[in-house]
Amino acid sequence: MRWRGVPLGLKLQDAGSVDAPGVDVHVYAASDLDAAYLTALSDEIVYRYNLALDLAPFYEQGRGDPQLAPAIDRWCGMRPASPGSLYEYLIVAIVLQNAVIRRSIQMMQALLETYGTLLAFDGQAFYAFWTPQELSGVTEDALRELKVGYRAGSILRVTEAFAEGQVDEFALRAAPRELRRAALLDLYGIGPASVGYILFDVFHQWDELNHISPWEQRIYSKLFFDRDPADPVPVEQLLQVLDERFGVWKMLAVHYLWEDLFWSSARDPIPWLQELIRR
DNA sequence: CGGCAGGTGCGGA
DNA sequence: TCCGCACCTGCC
Repeated sequence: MRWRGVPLGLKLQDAGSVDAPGVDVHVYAASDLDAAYLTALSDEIVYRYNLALDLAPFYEQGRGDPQLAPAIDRWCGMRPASPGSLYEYLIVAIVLQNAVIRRSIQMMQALLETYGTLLAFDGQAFYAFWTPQELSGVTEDALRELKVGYRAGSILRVTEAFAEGQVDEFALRAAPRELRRAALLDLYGIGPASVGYILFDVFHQWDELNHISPWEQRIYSKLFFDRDPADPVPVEQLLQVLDERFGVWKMLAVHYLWEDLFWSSARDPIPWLQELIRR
């Protein structure tokens, strides 16, 4: 993780129980970090991993739903986490667009190997992201050599916006929802699908579900209506039903059910799901 | 080897 | 506001 420009190695360890949860964080850095820095870092980790999120009201409502209740039991305590910064998530979102997972990973690997910082700590080695300043000024052709294709333009324009200080992640956290949405949509290469993921994952809007892409439509049609993925339920109908059923928690509810389904299939493959997930 | 993928911007209706 | 289309690249 980078925090305030400093590349850090983090090691998070379980240090509690379900009833009395706790996390130990070991911080590795090239130079000494003062107390104020560590306090701010701790606050940021709590934010990014949603460690202070009170799930009780969600569970209270969700236990009344016959499909959601068993998922809540299996995943009690689970909260979404987005370990990276807004800028880092935007880069990942761009790399995910119009590509299968395997190719997204390949593009991300090439970008990190070229522009990231390899950090070795605790017997491990991971890449930290580059800063917007470090990548601004790189030519589009140089990025295209990494086989990111037309995404090079989006990566550069988003990078320039951050390098020039046009986007303030912390100001956006405090901004009104519609202003936040508009600021994200203003970024070149960032459209409704990416914004939906970002408002949920990065800005923790648990009711953010306004866009369902075709691949999600097929999965939700089967998951919620047991409908043949080849003949999916219209997006408008899906949005309406999920809103009525899960209200202000609707995207968190979908997240719980999606994780439950995905990991169930990881242990014991679910044929229809395997077919719908491209690798 | 054509078609399409965990989208988006753009031009035209 | 909506719709069709092009777009890098890799893989089925």
